[in-house]
Amino acid sequence: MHLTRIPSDTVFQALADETRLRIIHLLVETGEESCLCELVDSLLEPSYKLSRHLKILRQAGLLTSQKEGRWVYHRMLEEPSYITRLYDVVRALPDADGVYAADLTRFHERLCLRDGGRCLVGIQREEFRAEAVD
Amino acid sequence: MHLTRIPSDTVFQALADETRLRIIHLLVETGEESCLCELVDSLLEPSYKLSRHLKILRQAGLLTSQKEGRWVYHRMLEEPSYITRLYDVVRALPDADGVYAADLTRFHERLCLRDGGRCLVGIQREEFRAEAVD
DNA sequence: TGCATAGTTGCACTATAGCGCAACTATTAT
DNA sequence: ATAATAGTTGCGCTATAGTGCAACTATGCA
Repeated sequence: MHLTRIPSDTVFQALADETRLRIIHLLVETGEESCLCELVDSLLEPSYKLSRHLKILRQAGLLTSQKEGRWVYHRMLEEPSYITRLYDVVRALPDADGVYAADLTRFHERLCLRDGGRCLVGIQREEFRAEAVD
Repeated sequence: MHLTRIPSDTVFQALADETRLRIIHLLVETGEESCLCELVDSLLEPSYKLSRHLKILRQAGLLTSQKEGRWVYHRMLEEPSYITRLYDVVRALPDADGVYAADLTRFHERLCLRDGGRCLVGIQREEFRAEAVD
């Protein structure tokens, strides 16, 4: 699948960030794929930030991204086997602050806006919308 | 056991380094405990470097260290459950360069020098011994 | 054709991680 | 006591990671 060999510590490096863990937790827990704007509305983080974190996850061989018109859908990969074991760890993580739970709640709400399983709207949260030029 | 709450990303941060992965791989694969000098002779890395990495693993809640005379024995912890799942990942990691295998070979050789299951000698490799002051 | 918008990325800044050196503590043996 | 040695750590250095801002590309719609 990927031609470049990925060092083992790179994989863990990819998980060694709270925002990336939130992304992974969300996608692993739901088994869903998600476009960037849905993630923005779920994690309440700006798109440029999430976009960069998604790139890191992709380069670490954890995530695949597919463009579909204006939207890009991201989903976790299921191979090789140490990756799926990694997801077992992620699912077993404590959620002391309830951050993961809150992300999930917002994500599920956001999924209701889909039409035919596809995201047809952009970022809903005002504070993360690109402000129109007057 | 540990009173301080450890953030999830700290745990992965602890694995996000090649040297620390080598330490963990060695201890997880063998189920052994090891003192610093044995690790130096197995990983061929200077003691100050390994000592610092061991501290990071300890602070991440992955490792426990017990002093016994002049020696300090380190072993991986088995709780909480996401930790043991993490070890499943470590065991499933590819060893493309054979680094883990080479570490294991040297470790097993080094274990032969133990007496009554305890390490009674210091660093064997010349290049990592503290040079005597003439 | 032109505008709105989903998403990406260059840049500058700051914070932190890992390193080697050398000095340090603690324990044992002579 | 004193020397040797197992192990730890402060310091200074360098490299890199994460961030916000703003500019950028690309796609679809009026």
